[in-house]
Amino acid sequence: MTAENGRLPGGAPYVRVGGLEFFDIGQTFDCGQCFRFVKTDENVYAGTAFGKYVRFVQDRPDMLTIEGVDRAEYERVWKRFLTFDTDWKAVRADVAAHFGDDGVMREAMTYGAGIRILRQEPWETLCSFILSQNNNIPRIRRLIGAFCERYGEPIEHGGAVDFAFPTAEAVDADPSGLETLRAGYRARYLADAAHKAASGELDLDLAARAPAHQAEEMLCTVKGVGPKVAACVMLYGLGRTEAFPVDVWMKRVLAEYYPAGLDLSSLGSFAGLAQQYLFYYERGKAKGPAGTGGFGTA
DNA sequence: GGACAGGAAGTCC
DNA sequence: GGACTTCCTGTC
Repeated sequence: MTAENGRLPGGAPYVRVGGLEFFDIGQTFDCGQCFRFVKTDENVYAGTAFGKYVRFVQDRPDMLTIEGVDRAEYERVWKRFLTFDTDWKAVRADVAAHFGDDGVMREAMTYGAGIRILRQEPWETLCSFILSQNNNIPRIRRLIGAFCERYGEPIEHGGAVDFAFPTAEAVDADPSGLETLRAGYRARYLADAAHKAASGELDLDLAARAPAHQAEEMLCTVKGVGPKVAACVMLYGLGRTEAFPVDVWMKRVLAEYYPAGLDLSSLGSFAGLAQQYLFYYERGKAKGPAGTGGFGTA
């Protein structure tokens, strides 16, 4: 993999990464793991993470340009976020090995070949998946947007304003503001999460290093966090790729394709990626004809 | 047109 | 196992 950097016409820094395999920006940002990046154009996604507004442009299947970011910041933050520090071919081989000649997984791995499991911020992931319960993706996005606008720091970019994801402290200092979000019963869950995170009662960095069952226990001390939300936080926010969230879609998949049962504890270190392939495959079929027009299978 | 049931990356009691 | 906030969709 290669990376070069420079300046855009307007003066903003960029980093251009080449030699990518198994990366499709559309599949990665629209597979339901991440709610704050919006598609602004074909193969272009923009949004705020780590307190920074950035734009991702995949102009070629093997190439991604990250705008608004210099080389040092890429190496420190975005490389890890995008999992460009990971040998994805080897990861996929591990998943394939755990599924043997399973035809469903083979199809799902082809269908969503460009999906990467992003490494997002733990606290943001916790709040996002608390809000996701019993909810649909467009509304989840809106709720998170309203949450950021209410509590987050404004981030200016090219004359427009986005908002950083709020800190737990900011929310805990004024939890009454949560009532304005129209998040329903989930508002008090967020308040509890903010209080526990701000007070140190919940230490997400510690959870990231703890054994899986302990991490799950720690996360489940937050009201509104059960096994499914905990697994999502572990998978998307704590870098625990072995976590396998089971939601209504996954129950559907398991019943439909694995009527004899699938031992979720035997799927290896990247079970969570297998879960994401199946999830994306099933969702895609529900939405209509397969094929995203993306770069995944390139 | 507008009412209404059903459902949405679940969890609580 | 029913209730839960809010919102959106499909149906009549």
